[in-house]
Amino acid sequence: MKWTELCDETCPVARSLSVVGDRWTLLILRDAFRGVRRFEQFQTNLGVTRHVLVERLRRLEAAGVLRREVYQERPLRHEYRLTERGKELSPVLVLLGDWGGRHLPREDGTRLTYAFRDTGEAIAPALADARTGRLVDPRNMTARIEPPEAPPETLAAMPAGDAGSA
Amino acid sequence: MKWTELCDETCPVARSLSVVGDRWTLLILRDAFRGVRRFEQFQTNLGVTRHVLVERLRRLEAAGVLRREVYQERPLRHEYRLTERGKELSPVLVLLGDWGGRHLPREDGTRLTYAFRDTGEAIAPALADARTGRLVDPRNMTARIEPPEAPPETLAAMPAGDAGSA
DNA sequence: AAGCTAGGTTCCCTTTCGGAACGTGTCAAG
DNA sequence: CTTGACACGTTCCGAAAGGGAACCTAGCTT
Repeated sequence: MKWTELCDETCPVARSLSVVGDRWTLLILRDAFRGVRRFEQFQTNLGVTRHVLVERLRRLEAAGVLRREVYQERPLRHEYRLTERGKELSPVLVLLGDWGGRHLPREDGTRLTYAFRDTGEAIAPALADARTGRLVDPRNMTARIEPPEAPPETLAAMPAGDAGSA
Repeated sequence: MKWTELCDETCPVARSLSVVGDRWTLLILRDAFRGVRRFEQFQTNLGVTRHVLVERLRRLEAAGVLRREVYQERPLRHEYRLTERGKELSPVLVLLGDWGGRHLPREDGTRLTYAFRDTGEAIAPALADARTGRLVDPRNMTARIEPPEAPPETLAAMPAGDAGSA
């Protein structure tokens, strides 16, 4: 299987990985969430080679995850900003970081913690259902493939909630 | 920066990616969550080449994400099972799949949905705090690097560590 | 002019990957 | 007793991707 064929896969995980599933892309996004926007800064922070960085930024732009925006006219310069679609990847990075923090500790013991900005309360990241707020135990979860936007009576009794518009 | 140096990074996202941050590893884990355990089945499902698959399985085993277990003695055979540590990656894959499902739809319109096993209620995956169950809006979240978790006495007795600057 | 900055390009060489064949230990069939 | 099948690798080769470093472009500064 060629890597580029993943975008046609039935599994949405595979399709996601066709965009973010390489060595550098998620690190680029991590930096983007930290506020990095400029080419040079990505390059310096990550230590990725320049042509790889160009290629990844182009791919993320093509996927609608980043947007290229002019920030200076006279020598024409662009910066890369997260789109809404890109920002929605934030929870993935948070959970990934949390996992790494718990299972791959640093030698020196420093660790990254998350907290609510408003209350300062520490966050223990977990998966939940957006509508009910109920926490999701993976063992109590099923996944299944559904046909195109058919109104399946099995689940259609739900109120039309805003599914993840952020 | 060499890829293998990532495991020393301050950022736990980078450390996680030193384990799962390549093209095939997350797909292997996705299959593992679906119940795949045998080499041949991973290989057939994914279409990954055999030596790459061997290398990834070894890495995941070394990282404590998969465990190699004998399932047959006479021609000695092993299978690969998720450890607890591995199972804790499940939320990452769920969120990643959800993102892909929402933003990278298939041509034919089929989509993957999640539901609670007990109630059958659909799940809209989101990030929440495990302790309070409160949903986390990424904009209302801060991250910061903390010194080693240590009893206050020990902490006071130690020379002030630096909080790595990335 | 020379140098600086920011964002790429180009070149070369090494590593990794994809594809396919081969190896190993055991059983079952012919 | 040979052949084939099965499951899990291993080996080999050519192609692709990646790392490292120099170079290019456009405008501004000294």
